Amino acid sequence: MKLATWNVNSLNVRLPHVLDWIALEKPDVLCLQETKQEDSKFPYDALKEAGYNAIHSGQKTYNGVAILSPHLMEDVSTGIPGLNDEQKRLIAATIGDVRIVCAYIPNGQSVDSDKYQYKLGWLEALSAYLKDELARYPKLALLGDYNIAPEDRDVHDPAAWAGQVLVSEPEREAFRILSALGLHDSFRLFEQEDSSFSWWDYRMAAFRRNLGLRIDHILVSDALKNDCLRCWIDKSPRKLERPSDHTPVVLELTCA
DNA sequence: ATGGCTTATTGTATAAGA
Repeated sequence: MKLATWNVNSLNVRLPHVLDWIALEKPDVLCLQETKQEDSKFPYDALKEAGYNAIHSGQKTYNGVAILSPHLMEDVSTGIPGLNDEQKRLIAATIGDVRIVCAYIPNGQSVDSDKYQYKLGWLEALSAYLKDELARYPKLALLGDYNIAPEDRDVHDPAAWAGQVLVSEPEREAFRILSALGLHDSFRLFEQEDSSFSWWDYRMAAFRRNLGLRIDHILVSDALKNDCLRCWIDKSPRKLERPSDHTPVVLELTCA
């Protein structure tokens, strides 16, 4: 089983990249973030022609999450139960016996912003929700754009980023609380190259200079941990014309 | 040198991303 996550920064713009990528990689599950379109504009037909079913929770201009799979998706839910949130940031479905949760965690803008408080509250609600989900679905994967670089090795210049949004201690603590639920950062289950990142700023020739952050993650529950075979960041879509600023993270598992 | 780019919007500048 191959799972992937990709913040596409507008599916309207990036649909050709997504279609090419699924044709090449044939993932069993692809979670998308920042589709930035209403459900009525979502390209269900083009994906169906490519052999993929899709579920989407979107809105105009901002946010929007989707799960693509050639397999049957059951028990679809959107949003975090009990969290009053206008923003379309979470969608979940069961594929086989695996619960797939696709999340676009808020960016937070800056640590002195109201959006930062919203981010921390959202992460708290996410943890509470996942604690319940894990009790119901032992095999669970949380894929998405976390907007958190968990450790200094996930940051190109830790000194320059120290204390800033995406790396601040309360955000990293929220990430550790997710880990404490028994959700493992699958990328770190394996040996990886130094300076492995999933996002690079559009400015400053950041991709060419590898000035990036690792903020897109695939966390897996205890019951899936031993099934993990390989996890990697696929930088190839970041090299295309008009790329997303994020690139896919991919996890291969033994389970069907 | 605190910007640089990209996206969407009833836009010709602004907001947001990270």
